[in-house]
Amino acid sequence: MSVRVRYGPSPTGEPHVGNIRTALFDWLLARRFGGQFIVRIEDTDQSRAVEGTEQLILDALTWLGLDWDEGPGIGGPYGPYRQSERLPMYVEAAHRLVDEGKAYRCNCSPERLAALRKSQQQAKQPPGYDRRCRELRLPGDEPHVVRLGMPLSGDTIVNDYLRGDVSFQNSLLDDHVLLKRDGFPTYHLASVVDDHLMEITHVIRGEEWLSSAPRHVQTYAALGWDEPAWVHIPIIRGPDKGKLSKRHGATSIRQYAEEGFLPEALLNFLALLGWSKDETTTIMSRDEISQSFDLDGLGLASAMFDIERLREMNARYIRDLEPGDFLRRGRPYLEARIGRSIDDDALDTLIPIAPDIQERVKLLPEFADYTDFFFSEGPLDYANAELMGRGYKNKPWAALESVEASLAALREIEPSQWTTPVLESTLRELATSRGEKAGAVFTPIRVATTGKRIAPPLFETLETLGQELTVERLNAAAERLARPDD
RNA sequence: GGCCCUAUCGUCUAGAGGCCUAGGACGCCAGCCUUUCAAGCUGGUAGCACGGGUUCGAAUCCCGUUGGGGCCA
Repeated sequence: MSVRVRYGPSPTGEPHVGNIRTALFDWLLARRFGGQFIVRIEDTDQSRAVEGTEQLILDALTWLGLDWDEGPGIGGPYGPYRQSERLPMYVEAAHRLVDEGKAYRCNCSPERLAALRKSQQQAKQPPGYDRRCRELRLPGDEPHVVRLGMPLSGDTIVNDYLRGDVSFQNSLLDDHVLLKRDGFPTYHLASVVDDHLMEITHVIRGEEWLSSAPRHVQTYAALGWDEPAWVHIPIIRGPDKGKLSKRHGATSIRQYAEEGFLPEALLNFLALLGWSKDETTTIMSRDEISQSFDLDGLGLASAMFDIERLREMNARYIRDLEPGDFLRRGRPYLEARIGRSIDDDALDTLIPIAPDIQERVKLLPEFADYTDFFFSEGPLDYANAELMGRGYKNKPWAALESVEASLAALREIEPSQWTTPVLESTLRELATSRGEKAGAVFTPIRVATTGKRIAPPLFETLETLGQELTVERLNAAAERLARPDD
């Protein structure tokens, strides 16, 4: 039997990392065993639906490279893939159960239910519907909900793929609603009907569903259908150990994209939250993961979302990028910084220095910090104190002398010799002959040419910048140092 | 509160009775390298929650306790 797994997001908000990690495991299982990954939009709760979020969810999947075989946009043989378009199937299932006496109509008012709950609370009784309508056989012409008639005694066994048999006492489970007053199904009914009709083989979902799993098992039994394999994966926790949620800050996939995380890094990180390949491997491409993924490698304890680890992994992925690829991913941030667009040719002048920048960038937006000075026009913005650095601290005259000496030496370099090795030997010899530390001489040059103390390696930077701009900026720096009032 | 799940370094984890004096990664600390910042290299820090069993032998199996989490309100 081939594997068929589904991801069933509700379009009620931004796609959440915990949620998308479930989608990832679905996708991985499907890819590993040559099965199908299905996306099914679970939009039966009209009141919670948020316009446009379905697209955000699909965008998040696409961004991470999780392609689906059946679902929105592409259809498939088991459609439709939006629950709001499958209403008749749920109604039919519910009616069949009513006809067979396995479910019943209930017209208890919300007020009565609320009062019931209150009295149960006061009496310290377990809350739940008291089955008042169970034997009433109410006709279908009055407003009503449909409830499943759960067994009154015994246990329901949920055979969880990871945990084995988990048993629940039936006496503690009430008759849950299958079909709501408005004719829409609850999650309990819709997911069961759809999973059956779509021939889903493995239901992978968060552990928070484990406690309602016996209801689903009973619903399958009532309908006379075979159960899928239940795979309840541990939830992801936030820094305070609780279930990861919005209040922990960034949980939306889109937010991570905007902050400059690479999709391949986030995917790698997420896969390792609850799963591991072996004793030592931590960096794996999407293909490597999908080729070795296995449900048996899943852990049972919930994992904390450690943003520091993600950052580190992101930095690692950035370093390993092809230079041209790196530049293109960083380009939007640079363009935003300098306020104009940069074409491919201009961008590619940075290819030689790109690896030096990759080593320093942890998050894509930082790309702008290491490159803006290559493209900025007009004077750079820095203080004279920075120009002097530690070597010439409070000694503008000494800094000026040094800059002028550097300027003279750099001017003499033949344009064809304007290369990193020549620049390095020239400036090092200059420092030696002046009897100064290399760092003292280099700092003013760095600040003068880049406008900052923290920049890519100096000689590579100068080579990329070119002789003309370098000389121009050093001249500007010399002028500033000569001004006594600053 | 009831039910359910779970428990190895601060974090993510390897470990399916002897290979464990518990391995890796991130973090942290120290050193090296060094033109800033990084990266890199070397070394170090730190853990089987506790108590009972089972067994010749337990991180690994069983029971309990405690801790953490989820669900229902």
